[in-house]
Amino acid sequence: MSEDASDTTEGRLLQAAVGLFASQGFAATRVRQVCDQAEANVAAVNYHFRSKRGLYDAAIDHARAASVERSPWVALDANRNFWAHDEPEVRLHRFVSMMLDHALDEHGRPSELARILIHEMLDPTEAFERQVDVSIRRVFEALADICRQVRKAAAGRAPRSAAERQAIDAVVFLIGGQCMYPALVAGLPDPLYPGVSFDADGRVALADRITASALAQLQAVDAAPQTKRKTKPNT
Amino acid sequence: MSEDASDTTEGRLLQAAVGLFASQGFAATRVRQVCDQAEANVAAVNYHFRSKRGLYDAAIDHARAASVERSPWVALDANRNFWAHDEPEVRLHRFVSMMLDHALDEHGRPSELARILIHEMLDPTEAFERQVDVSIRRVFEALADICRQVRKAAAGRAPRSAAERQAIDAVVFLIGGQCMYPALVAGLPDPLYPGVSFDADGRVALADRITASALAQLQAVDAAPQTKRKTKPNT
DNA sequence: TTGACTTTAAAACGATCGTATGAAATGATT
DNA sequence: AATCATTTCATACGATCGTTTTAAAGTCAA
Repeated sequence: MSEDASDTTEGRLLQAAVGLFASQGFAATRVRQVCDQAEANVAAVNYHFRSKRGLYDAAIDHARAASVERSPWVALDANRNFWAHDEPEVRLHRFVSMMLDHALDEHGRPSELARILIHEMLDPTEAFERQVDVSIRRVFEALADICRQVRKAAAGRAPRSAAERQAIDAVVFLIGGQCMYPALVAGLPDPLYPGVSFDADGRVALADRITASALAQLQAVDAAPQTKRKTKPNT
Repeated sequence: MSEDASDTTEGRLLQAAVGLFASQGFAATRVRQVCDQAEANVAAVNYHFRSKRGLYDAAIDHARAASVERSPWVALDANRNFWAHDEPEVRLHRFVSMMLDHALDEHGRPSELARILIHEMLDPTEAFERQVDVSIRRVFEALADICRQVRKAAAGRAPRSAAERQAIDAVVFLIGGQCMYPALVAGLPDPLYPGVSFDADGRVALADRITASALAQLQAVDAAPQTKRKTKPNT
């Protein structure tokens, strides 16, 4: 029925573990619960993964591999020139679509990887520094890179002021929030935003809006140095 | 040292419970852990709050009361005409600031209420429908109301098309994501966005940007019915 | 000081936690 | 058929879970 080796005990354990860790986090998930859902014996976890923590690490790797398989990060590191022929705005739009693809699964519900990630952000375990933190930062550095390229293409020169860096960070924050937020609200029992859908079609419209907002904010950097109030007027 | 009745056992239990439930969620938090942190006996929880779940409910109420005390929701229901003299754009900006005040605490770190809320969204307990869900929806309905007022003031008439409702929902989603996202990333050990700060000053700049993006998106509804691609081109 | 009531303390309850053990079942290779 | 490594199973270990019990300590009016 599934894509993974779900006919083996190890595969079924991984599949059940990913789902349970995603909803409940590491500490609240019980080993026996995973084994019941995987129709495996209680000792199977320690046999195949050494310990509960070993299962957790394997589950994170499994979830990330599945996520990357669905939507490969073609823009990271080595193959950064993969789409170098496109203009920066198009690159940004594709990158936003990728982030949404990693935050949501194929049914428009929060992806298991994103939910594990949120649990780790709320209450970091040992897996945070080792597996989670670095992968997050690689994504956001690549995103900031694209934003800088948009800026460089829009303005004449590559700027280096502190205000410029802050502006880039603000746009990255805008995009990151808009792409991570669906991983929270798309799982609610009844939708919080009936007009916003997270399936394949709605995701395209969402990526359009996010990209448009980001581009507008990137262009507004030098257009109006301070929009309304820059900092507090007094003390 | 603190504001609450932290000299009583009940107050210290509540204070410790709010913090621990916020980081670890209900299931992963141990009663003995709360009692240790509150310097109370293990039986104190069941004496003062009947059970662990009773402590959880009381902790949610306590966190919400503290949050409302810091930043009252002057825009909900009854006193909706509290700031009716202001133009809708200003009302929107103030509401966004309020949402940020409830997502972050006075030190610019994720508020305990918001973190409990995120835990409930990832893995709802019995407290979700009873305490969490309704309060979320009241906030977002008030926000949608303000957005509709902005639309009505910008365009000539109050519109009722389905596309209009979707556009309002999209803006509410934009604002909600930008206001909730800080509750996730402001707690990271080292900042993900060095150029974005969540203290009192940075929060004003953040509210400015969020409001500006929302207003731009609200004005773009009738300006360009479809921006780039409305839905998928084929099949 | 007495007596009634509220709050804290120590200890232990059964249940469940993650993990370990050793034997049975399974499968591939002689 | 016999051997051996791999996998699954029932079972149980010590620790810890939420909760209860029972008694001691504190509080305050009469």
